[in-house]
Amino acid sequence: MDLSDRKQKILQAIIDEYIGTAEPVGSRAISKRNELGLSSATIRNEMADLEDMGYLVKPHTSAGRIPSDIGYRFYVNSLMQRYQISVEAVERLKEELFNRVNQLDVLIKKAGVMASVLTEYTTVFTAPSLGRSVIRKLDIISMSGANSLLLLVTKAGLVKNKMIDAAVDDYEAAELTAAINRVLSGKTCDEITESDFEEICELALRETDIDERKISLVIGYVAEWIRTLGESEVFVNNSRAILQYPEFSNVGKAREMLDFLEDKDNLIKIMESGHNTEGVGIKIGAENDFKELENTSLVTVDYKIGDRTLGQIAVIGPKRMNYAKVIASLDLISTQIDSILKQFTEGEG
Amino acid sequence: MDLSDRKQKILQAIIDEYIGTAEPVGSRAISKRNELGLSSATIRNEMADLEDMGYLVKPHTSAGRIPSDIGYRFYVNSLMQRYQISVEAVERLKEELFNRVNQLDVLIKKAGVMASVLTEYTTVFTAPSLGRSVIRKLDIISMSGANSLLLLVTKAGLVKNKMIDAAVDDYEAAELTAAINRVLSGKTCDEITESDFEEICELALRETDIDERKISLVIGYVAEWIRTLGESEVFVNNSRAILQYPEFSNVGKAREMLDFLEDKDNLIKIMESGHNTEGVGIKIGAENDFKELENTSLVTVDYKIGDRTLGQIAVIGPKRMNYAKVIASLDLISTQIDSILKQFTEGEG
DNA sequence: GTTAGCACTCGGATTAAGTGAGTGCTAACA
DNA sequence: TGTTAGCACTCACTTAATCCGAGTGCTAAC
Repeated sequence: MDLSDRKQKILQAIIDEYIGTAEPVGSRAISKRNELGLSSATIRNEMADLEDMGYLVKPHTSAGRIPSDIGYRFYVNSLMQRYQISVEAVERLKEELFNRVNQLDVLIKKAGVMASVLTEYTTVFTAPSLGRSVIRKLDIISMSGANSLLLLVTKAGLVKNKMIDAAVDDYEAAELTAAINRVLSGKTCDEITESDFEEICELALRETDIDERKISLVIGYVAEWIRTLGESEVFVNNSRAILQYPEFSNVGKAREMLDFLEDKDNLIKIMESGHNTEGVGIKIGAENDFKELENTSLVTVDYKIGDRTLGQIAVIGPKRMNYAKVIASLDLISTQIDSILKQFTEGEG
Repeated sequence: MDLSDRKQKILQAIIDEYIGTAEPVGSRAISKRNELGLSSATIRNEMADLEDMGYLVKPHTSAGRIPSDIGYRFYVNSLMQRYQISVEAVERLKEELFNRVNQLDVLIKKAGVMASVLTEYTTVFTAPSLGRSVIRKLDIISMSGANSLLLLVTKAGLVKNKMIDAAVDDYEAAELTAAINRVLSGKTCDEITESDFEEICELALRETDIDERKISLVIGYVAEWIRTLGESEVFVNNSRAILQYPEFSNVGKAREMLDFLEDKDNLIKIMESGHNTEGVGIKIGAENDFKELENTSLVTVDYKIGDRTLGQIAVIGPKRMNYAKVIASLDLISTQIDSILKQFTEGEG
């Protein structure tokens, strides 16, 4: 099961080569690199061994070899060199993320875009989960007219709003806002229960002279809204990147993949499946739960506030992706988000 | 220049056929339809005439004919049959648009999606222009912490928010909100000038006891924000639809097109160029200002509130698109938006 | 253990021939 | 005079045959 040092070097050379060219690599190409000082015949023998052991695969008899999923896995776990992201790229990322971004959803959206810019692959990210976000403030805002506006701000700086079909005047808005915040402020959406809303209604009924029907109408809207806010949202960036790679050079395959990426339910499942890993998670080819992804690899990272996970950012690319670069990029982005959020929330009570 | 009745019928038959099959159509195919009772030889003669007149084009000697841009133009202007959208589709659209949508941006987004669902083509739409929207209310909301939230609601139901790096307490928020609304409420963003903000500052300074520096800080943020809000935003739906059509069966072409659709500046220009038309505007092939669109057609429609244009919805598809259906769909959607917005704003003062 | 040499494999490119949809023209017909 | 049948011709596309070369596995010599 163990690989000799030489076999490892050869495997690494093959994978490095294949990642660059997307062509099956032959013994001669490796020999010519002259890093190992071995003839093609020797390499050929070693390659045959590596194939027997399952690390390499031949597309057909007279082609070179390409890495198997197991080969990639070994590469990722043991062989891969650390990738150093250029100072300029880091600077650009910092500037992009820090620059006047003080709303969490905007920050994450930018982070998702930057991930696809850095890696040149398709990225998927989930919007910050409201279920796990702590409510800072929930306002009802009176509009002159037949409706009013609900406004929710979380501690991490996420802002959501919703127009409702209920007219409230300034007094009612202020009183209801106060009642709501006395009960909900500091809770996460997941923690809020039916009885919280009952409590709000009682509070409003007892301490204000707002019409009971109006209270229950408005609080009903709030309750319904909070429920829907818990639902996950996913976004895809740069999905057309897959057209760049020879793996998808036929339109049919490409379209299948794009269709797959369009289906939010799939994406949510993917993101959930990537979630149970520490730091950067990698799924190679058939390791993915979806058949549609059997020719791609998925690299995911969580973003969190403190130790509360808010969502994930993922990169989807061909199995022969530049793992080192992708991992370094996601790592960088997640630490940046972390430090921004820390700074962003520490002023708060 | 005039086309005989028979020539028109033949041209129509050719275009109808070509729209369906995407294959050059030959004289025999038209003859076999048996609508005209003419032999293929006769049709052949007429087709030769139509080619001389510029309505048809031959890809090569021994292929059938395809319509030229001029041919399509004549078809669209004079030949095309009215398309009747199915009752179910209309119902679905109404339900989708009316159902609990009371924010303009959400409504337009849904309309854009529905346009691509109905037509099965790529759609582009501009977000409602804030520059031309009348401000209903601009609120400053106090957050417990180092920042506060700006909230803008337009008469048509567009909601925008922005976190700013300035702490205000409830008193300051209420007073500043009042001052701002006394000056800005009822104006469109385009109408607001520098002196409006000066007026707000004076007002706040004279009638409240808020610190002068804080007033100018906050109002400065508001001014800056309002300026940026004037910028156009465009969105693309279902861009992968282009992969469906044989015109883009090679990945290179498809990618070029997708890249083009990704560039928001292009899209803004496209939408602007489509704008100066009444009702539904159609640009066929080379009629478009962009070389990238020379093999596509663009159908645009404005959506407006009263007589104030807020933005556009456009369909981009192959030149052999089903014009009748696309036009009918956009027409339907724009009238629906119109009636919703009418109903939506008529309650207001 | 390493390597040179060689027969063998097989996908991809190249070429050649065949196919068929379509055209344009001509001559006959109503 | 308009319509049509007939026929030679064109040309993209398909299929088959051939060639080419990168790559392999195996063997024998170093």
